[in-house]
Amino acid sequence: MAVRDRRETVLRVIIEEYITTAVPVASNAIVAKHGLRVSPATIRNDTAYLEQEGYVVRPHRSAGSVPTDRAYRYYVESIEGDVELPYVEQYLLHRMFQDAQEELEQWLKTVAGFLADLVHNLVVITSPKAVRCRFKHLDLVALQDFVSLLVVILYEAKIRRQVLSFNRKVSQDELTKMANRLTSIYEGMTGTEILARQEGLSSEERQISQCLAETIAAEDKLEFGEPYLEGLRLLLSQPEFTGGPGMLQILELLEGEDWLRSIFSQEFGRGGVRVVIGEENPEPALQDLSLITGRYGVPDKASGIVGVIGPKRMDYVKAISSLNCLTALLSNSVAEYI
Amino acid sequence: MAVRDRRETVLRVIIEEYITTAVPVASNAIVAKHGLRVSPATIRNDTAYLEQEGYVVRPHRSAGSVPTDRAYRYYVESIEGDVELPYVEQYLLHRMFQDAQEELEQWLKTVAGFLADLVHNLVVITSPKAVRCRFKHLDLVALQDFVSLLVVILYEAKIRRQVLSFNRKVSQDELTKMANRLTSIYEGMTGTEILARQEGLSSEERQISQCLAETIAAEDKLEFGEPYLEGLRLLLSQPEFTGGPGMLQILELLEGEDWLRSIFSQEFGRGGVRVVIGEENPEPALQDLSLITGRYGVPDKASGIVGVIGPKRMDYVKAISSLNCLTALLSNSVAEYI
DNA sequence: ATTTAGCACTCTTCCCTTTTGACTGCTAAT
DNA sequence: ATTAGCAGTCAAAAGGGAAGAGTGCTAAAT
Repeated sequence: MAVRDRRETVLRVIIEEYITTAVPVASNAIVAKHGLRVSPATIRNDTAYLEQEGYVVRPHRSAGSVPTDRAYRYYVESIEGDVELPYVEQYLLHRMFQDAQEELEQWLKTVAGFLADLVHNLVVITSPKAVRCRFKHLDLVALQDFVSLLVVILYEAKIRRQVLSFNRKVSQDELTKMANRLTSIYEGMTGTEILARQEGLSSEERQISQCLAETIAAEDKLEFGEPYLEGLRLLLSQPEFTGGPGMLQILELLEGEDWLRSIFSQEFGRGGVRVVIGEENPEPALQDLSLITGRYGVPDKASGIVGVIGPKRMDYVKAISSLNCLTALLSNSVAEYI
Repeated sequence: MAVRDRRETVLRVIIEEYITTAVPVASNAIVAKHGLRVSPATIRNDTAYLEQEGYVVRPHRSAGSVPTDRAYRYYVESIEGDVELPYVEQYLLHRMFQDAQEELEQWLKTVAGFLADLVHNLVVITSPKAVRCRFKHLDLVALQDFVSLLVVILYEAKIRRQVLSFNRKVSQDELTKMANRLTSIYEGMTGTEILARQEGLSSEERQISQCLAETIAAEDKLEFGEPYLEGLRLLLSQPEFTGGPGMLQILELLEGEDWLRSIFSQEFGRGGVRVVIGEENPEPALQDLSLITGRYGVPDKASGIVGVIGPKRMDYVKAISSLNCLTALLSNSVAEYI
């Protein structure tokens, strides 16, 4: 075997071994593990080279090798493309999609929990969000004399509600009439289209359509759908978190204002899965972690995000392959819905 | 001062000192802190007595005192009744309630976060839930030829949605008519009342009202509203959690199936605030913690729960007084809404 | 009957040293 | 290019005071 090849093998073994054990990998462990027909001394020469090239570091002068960000990056690039989820797990995921999808929220939570157990890490899924919301239906319900509830139904069965105060007492009858009228006028329109189509409306109707447009605009402005988070316990029970301050950093991030943005700040590539390793991430609290994100949905229509958050030492193969499989399945579901 | 009185004072000082420092309390610290005109030796006699009575334990033979569950229980009983939140904080809370309450969910989250920061612990608030939901309004929106979305609006502006499949193609016009008809028939009714009032309905209408009743029944069956959880980072950054397995226990509990029930399993007393200390709690994962819960709302109408979860060593005075204040304010809000 | 001073005793914590075992780095031979 | 062998390095574990904090007990004082 050529030296170059063996060195790559050694690096791969180091990475995979470290991923499963979380312990610096010794040269004889490498020989024992992969059954290479060379002596540990040879491996040591190789790891020395790998260290020089920045693929591994060691905690101290006489310790085994631990992979650097660069090594993980190399590893991820090398596996990308030819990763497939084991059949059993593919099957389970498919099964999951055949089962009732009654309540989207509950369903996404379940999926997130399942994935979290699969990859043994924290999983975030955001509900699908339309790029440009279109109005489908509205409804007005009298709450008190001057106050009523505006219920807006958007395509994809998304519901928003808003309380409206009128200047005069408006009966439920009147409200129903206005709701029907406005629904028939605006059905299928976007927020801006609604604003552009105001002629011939009564003062109250104008107020309603104003509020409607605002609601839709607010919805459009959101970058993400509702996030569902599962598997925090799995992430935080990883050995790298016991004792250190890293855990609190994560908790603080997760309870912070818009953590979704700081996590998913990176642009997405093609349709595929993105991997952000350690310090590649601009967010300091995440620089000891890796992030694997995929987008599902129909491009330029509606989409959501699925992300796995784990230590840099994570099972990239499993995470990437599950995400590939899951985003495909979710995309199908969304496509059907639209 | 009588001996009995002094011993109570000593116990109180031990508890309060331990609450703030999390360190076993030494006899001379007690003298220094409270300025009692006796020597440490006297205090030692007192703590020996308290230990015998089961109010304090010590980590080892020559360590200071730490309060037992029993001590905390005594302490809580002794303060109950005459705790008032400092004016500044009362003011802040009141302010919070004057500010816009646009979106209930967002609002409760904010309140929970505020309270969490106040008591430096984990806070759970559940949204108010009616004991017996009453129907207010429904709406039907065509999704596909045979499929439509049933939107149910309950009193308290609560919205539920459900997908319905008919046996034939139903137009939006028809749907609207049915929605109006059913709304006018059922407005104000409970689930069982709706089921009892089926005569004169078309087959589709019966199907809808069936589904409506189920939705309401499902809502009635829920024990709690939607939970909002804030301050996990505050709880887990308490010194008792660094390193130990306690943290993971909590995370597991919180990600478990129906943790709300296991937390709030205890019956509530009068309208007041309940305190469950350590092993008083049947749930093993919570036996190192204390739980302070209050119910807000209008009895037999609609109510929700506010809970503070912290180490046994927590600021009971602040927690109880904030909860008293908060539940009163929330109850007012709910009363207005009904 | 309480309270107190004094002192011996206990136990943790901190720091230092030693030992052990796991690995590597290097060198010289293959 | 590879390997055996061995010296060197380092972390983690184990041991051993020494210091410090704090109590328990006893005998005397109030």
